[in-house]
Amino acid sequence: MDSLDNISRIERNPDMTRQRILEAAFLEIYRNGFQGMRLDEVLTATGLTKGALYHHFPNKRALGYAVVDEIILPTVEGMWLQPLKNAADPLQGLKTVIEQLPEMKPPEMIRYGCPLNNLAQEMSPLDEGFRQRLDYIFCVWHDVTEQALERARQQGRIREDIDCNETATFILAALEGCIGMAKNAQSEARLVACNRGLIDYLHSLET
Amino acid sequence: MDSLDNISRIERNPDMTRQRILEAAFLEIYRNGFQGMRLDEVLTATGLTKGALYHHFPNKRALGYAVVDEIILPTVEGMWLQPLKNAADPLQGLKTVIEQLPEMKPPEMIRYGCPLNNLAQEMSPLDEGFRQRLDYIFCVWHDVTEQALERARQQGRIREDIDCNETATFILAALEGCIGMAKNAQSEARLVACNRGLIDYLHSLET
DNA sequence: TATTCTACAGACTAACCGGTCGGTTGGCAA
DNA sequence: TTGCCAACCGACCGGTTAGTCTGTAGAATA
Repeated sequence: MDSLDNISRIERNPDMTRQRILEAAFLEIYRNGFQGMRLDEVLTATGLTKGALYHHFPNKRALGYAVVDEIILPTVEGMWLQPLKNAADPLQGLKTVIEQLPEMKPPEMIRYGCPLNNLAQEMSPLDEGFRQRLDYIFCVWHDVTEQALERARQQGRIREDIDCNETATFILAALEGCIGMAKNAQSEARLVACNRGLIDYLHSLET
Repeated sequence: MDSLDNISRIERNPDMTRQRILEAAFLEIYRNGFQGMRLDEVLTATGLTKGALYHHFPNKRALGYAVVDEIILPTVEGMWLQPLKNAADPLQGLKTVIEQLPEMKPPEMIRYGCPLNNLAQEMSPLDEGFRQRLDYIFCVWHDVTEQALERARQQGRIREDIDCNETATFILAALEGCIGMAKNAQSEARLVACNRGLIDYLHSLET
């Protein structure tokens, strides 16, 4: 029969239902914060009901955790980690990924900022479960950046005296800071200007 | 009579009542965000009632605006702007004010981050009134930093080719980013490490 | 002293929101 | 065909919360 075709059907596909809930919840969290997310909004966005949501997730917090684990983490890996890991020239890879920042999802990024950092700033002081999950993502991101810097050092592209660990931390902090400044100003020009400062900093690391 | 002594009395001093509400609201916003602030918590913290609050402020949003204008702005001016304006050596002044960051209010700063940036990140996309007020503070802060950089350049302390405007923007962004990283990690060591990166960046500006 | 207004007190309300629970439906196994 | 269970529906509930309204005490004013 057409049982395999059912993947494309909307009805009675629990995995897809769960995924739709996750994606709608992610958008709501991205726009309003976790505390500002309303489950009713998630439901109207998906066309589902309370029963469906609470069948897949025990409560609001668990839904938030799942958004971090199953939406935000893979997104960060796809947008940041994979490009950096694969780059033959890691220093150039860093610059490229930073320079491309204003171009991807421009309106959303300027208006709502970085989903990872938004959630971290909101929830880290309030909920240890969120904090650990988000900190884990930052740690992974940090380690990949640090390794890129170390490879650049081995290639003789950056100075010997650079502490790759601390530098990677600072790069992430500055990057999130730039996005935050642009978000508060609601200005893409601000993001571009701020990013130039970060690129200049990367130049100052070179030999 | 003792009419002048009434300033020290708690009862029937509307200015002091208003100020107490503002300070309690600031703390609640600082810890839970504006959306997370509960008016009842503000009232129990002050020992007042709904009548007092709604006598001084028309609604929750107006209270939030007043916190920005009358608490956060003066605090930023006292902690950042005055020290920078007065510094005979503006470059050293910048470094000093950054290095002292981990030492002031250490537990609160690590746990809850920067009140100005917290509120900006939460409310800028959601409420234009908040955004404008918070952006104004960032602009003032930026201008003072830019002027400090320009004085440093006139003194020949930093390179001629530096764009003081963009550099000031980046310094603020990086600084807020550092505080955010420390907050997410809940780690003072992270703040110190991140700040070192910022100080190193300032060194890279010198001649 | 009488009057009036400011500065509160505190009970109340309407709406919202996370979560529950009994019921229904569709698909699959026996 | 029947029985069963995961998947989902949607009405309902209880607690919470911003905001309202009536009342009152104290200070200023006349």
